[in-house]
Amino acid sequence: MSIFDVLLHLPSEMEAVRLTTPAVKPEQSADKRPSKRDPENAKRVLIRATLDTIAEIGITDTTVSKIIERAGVSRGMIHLHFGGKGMLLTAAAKFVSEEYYQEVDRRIQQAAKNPEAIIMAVIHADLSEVLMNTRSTRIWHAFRGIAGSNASIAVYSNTRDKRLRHLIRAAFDTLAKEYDQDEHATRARDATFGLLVMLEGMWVDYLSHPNEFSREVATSIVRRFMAGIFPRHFQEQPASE
Amino acid sequence: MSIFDVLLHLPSEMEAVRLTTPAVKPEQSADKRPSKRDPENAKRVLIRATLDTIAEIGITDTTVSKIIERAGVSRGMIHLHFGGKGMLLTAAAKFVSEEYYQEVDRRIQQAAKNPEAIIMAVIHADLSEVLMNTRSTRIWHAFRGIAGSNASIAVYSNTRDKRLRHLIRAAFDTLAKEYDQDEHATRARDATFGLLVMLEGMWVDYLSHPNEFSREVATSIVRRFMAGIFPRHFQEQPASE
DNA sequence: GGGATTAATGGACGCTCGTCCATTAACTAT
DNA sequence: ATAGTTAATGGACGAGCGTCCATTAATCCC
Repeated sequence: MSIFDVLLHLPSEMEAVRLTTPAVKPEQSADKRPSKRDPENAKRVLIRATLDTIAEIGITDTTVSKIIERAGVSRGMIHLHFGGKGMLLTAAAKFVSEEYYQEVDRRIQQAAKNPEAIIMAVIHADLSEVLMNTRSTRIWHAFRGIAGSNASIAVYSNTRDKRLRHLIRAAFDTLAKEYDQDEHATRARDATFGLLVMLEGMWVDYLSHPNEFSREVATSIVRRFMAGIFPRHFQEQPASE
Repeated sequence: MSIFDVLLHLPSEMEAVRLTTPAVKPEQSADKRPSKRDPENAKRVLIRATLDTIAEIGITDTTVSKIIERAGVSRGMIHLHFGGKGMLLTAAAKFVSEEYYQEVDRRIQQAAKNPEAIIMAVIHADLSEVLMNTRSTRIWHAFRGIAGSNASIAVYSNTRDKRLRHLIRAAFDTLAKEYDQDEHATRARDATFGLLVMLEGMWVDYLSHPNEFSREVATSIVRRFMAGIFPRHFQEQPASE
């Protein structure tokens, strides 16, 4: 990325591709534990190594050996702390699921109770670098893929969907009341389904072409879709930022 | 599915889940070959067995042993005809890619040259049972997943996207000329991106909840999105059908 | 400080992976 | 018929898989 790109404020999709996490220190914060034995930290390290490995080489090639090598722990740790590879994967799926709607919740709370602001908060969260990046799109894609033959992972992949759906639906329901009563239910339902599907599609698109993806364009298209259903809301932002 | 469902003509999303293909006879059609040695047929059988296995147990558990067992051929066949497991997977990815836009092309040709009809043909094709079903959504999802670390498979996953994009873009460009000239490019670009993303999202949604998915609702939402961008086209269909 | 408890190690285990090739079977051409 | 060619077989191979546990190390409690 040249200095010109910075000055011109280009789409700037040349974010460095991070597949690994920056390696946080043990930091047992509250109660001091500068110990060599720290089961909680060991679990975190293993989950992170698992996710990094999936993002980097794909779930098919993610083996116990690769995980422990990256985590820098011994072979027995997975069996000791999780009971086996399968349960480690499940724990990792749970982790990313919680991580996801933790960030969404955080953004929503800043949106007060205004339904339109809530919807936009969800969209901005979902399309943000924090949630939608090479690492996490690959991880989510992988987990969704094995969810079909792994019930315990399906739980976490579905939980995210369901929570998001209810959240959005509630906001659209409130909004729909300000419009034609006849179409009330249909309007809210269509908006919910359409928005969710669009966001899901955005993730797939990002996964396939991360360098060509523009968060600004994505946001404006989603907004345009919603403006079609709720003409008195979600109008295009002025050109500035 | 009860007799009432038939009579009432319900959404009928209770299609039997077919993960395997119905096993077509060798049928060397043109030139008679009722032979025990038939390399072309052997390849087809192996590709089909590969895809069926991926759809049924996931790509992670798709091994050479599982494939040859399903195909009913001997261990050496994969190496003999494809050179290895990796190249068999690539051939399978190519196969589904061609199968996809073969069906899309077929539908488009019935749409004459009317751009609106072309768009609707693509949508109907993409959302049809022929293309969007449990088997193929799982297969596409799997291939997209490994495309990140397998360049030769990425080719076929990207080819579909690119072809579809150009097809849709051309139709929308034509349509956009009938509207405000200033917004011409933006309108066509937004419609293209939005439609593609929606269709991709629909596949993910179908993959995750095949039994709750309604093709009718999906179609109407996509139409609604497009009507928002092209107000003089894509208006809601009358309630019939 | 010493015994009990719990975390962590790392190698051995049986098993399955994908590859490869000597062998056999089927078909073709002479 | 026979020799030559090509398709198909199936077992052997080494590598790598995930699991498990006897052993060692760290920490806690009295």
